[in-house]
Amino acid sequence: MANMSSSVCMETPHTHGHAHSYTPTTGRDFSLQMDSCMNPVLDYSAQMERYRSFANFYKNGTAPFPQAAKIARLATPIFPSPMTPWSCDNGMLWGRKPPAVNVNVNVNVNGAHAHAHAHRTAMPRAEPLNVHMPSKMSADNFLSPLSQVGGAECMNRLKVPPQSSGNGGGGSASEAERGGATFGGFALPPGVIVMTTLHSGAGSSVATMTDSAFQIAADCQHSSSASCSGSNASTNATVSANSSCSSGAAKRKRKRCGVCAPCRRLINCGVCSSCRNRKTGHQICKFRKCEELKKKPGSTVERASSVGAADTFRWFF
DNA sequence: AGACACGTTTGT
DNA sequence: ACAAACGTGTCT
Repeated sequence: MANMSSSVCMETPHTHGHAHSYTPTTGRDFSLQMDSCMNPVLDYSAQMERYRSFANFYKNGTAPFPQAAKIARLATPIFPSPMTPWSCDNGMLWGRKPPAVNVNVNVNVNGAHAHAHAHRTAMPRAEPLNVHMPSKMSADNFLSPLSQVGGAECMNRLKVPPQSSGNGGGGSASEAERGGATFGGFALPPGVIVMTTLHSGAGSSVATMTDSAFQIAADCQHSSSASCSGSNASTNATVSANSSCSSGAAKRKRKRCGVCAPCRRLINCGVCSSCRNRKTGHQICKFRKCEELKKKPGSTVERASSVGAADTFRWFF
């Protein structure tokens, strides 16, 4: 798989006359990825400054990472897998580089290399960028439309209504431009791997982690935004207006979380029992069944005790 | 426990 | 009105 990834983008000698020696080590090779694949994203260095402070803040925290168990639990493949791996273009990063590498970025963006990728400078900040992960994270999924829409869609879905975001009312104007997508009042820092690999197979915990990350982010939003005041919880179907608000409307239908891997699938498999019995079964495709809805309505403990924003970010650094 | 069928809710 | 899909009861 690593070969696959790199062949597409990473190791391909640049048309402008040099070849990067790519070594498949996450983080270290990031500058190369950035340089070769996604070069300038809007005023990258400025963004990096902003997010580096984020990173430092959370990196210096001492609390243990709270979601490791959840990651492990969720890291099970949906498709057992005679699926052929997708090319790596279903991985998206909002790229964050290690500090040492940022220098390179700046040089590349502003310096000699800038011209080579000038056509990409207008890329929207939140646009999915095809950065090829050295690890095995290809999706063993047979659907890929999300490689185009998934990330953005998830981001949009997770946006908090203007009035409830911490930005001060109406501040939703151009969050993407200012620093990428937002997760309920806090900006999504670069370095967050927003994969739309619908689902990756065993060993690609990154994808699963992302799912959880989204979930956690949603949790954070949920807990930070007006608690179940009604409008917030219901306007956007994403953060399921369930459980925590369920005191009164316990019988209400729950909604798909919209961020788990099954939810991010767009197409029915057509072969599962639910698909085959659609007429009588009235059930969503098994591979699209929301992970949250699979649980018993009252069993979402981790939801109730949502982690704080700080811990959430600790995921990503 | 999973598959299935059906009633019901929800969104368009 | 209609389609999608959640909730639940029943069956295996």
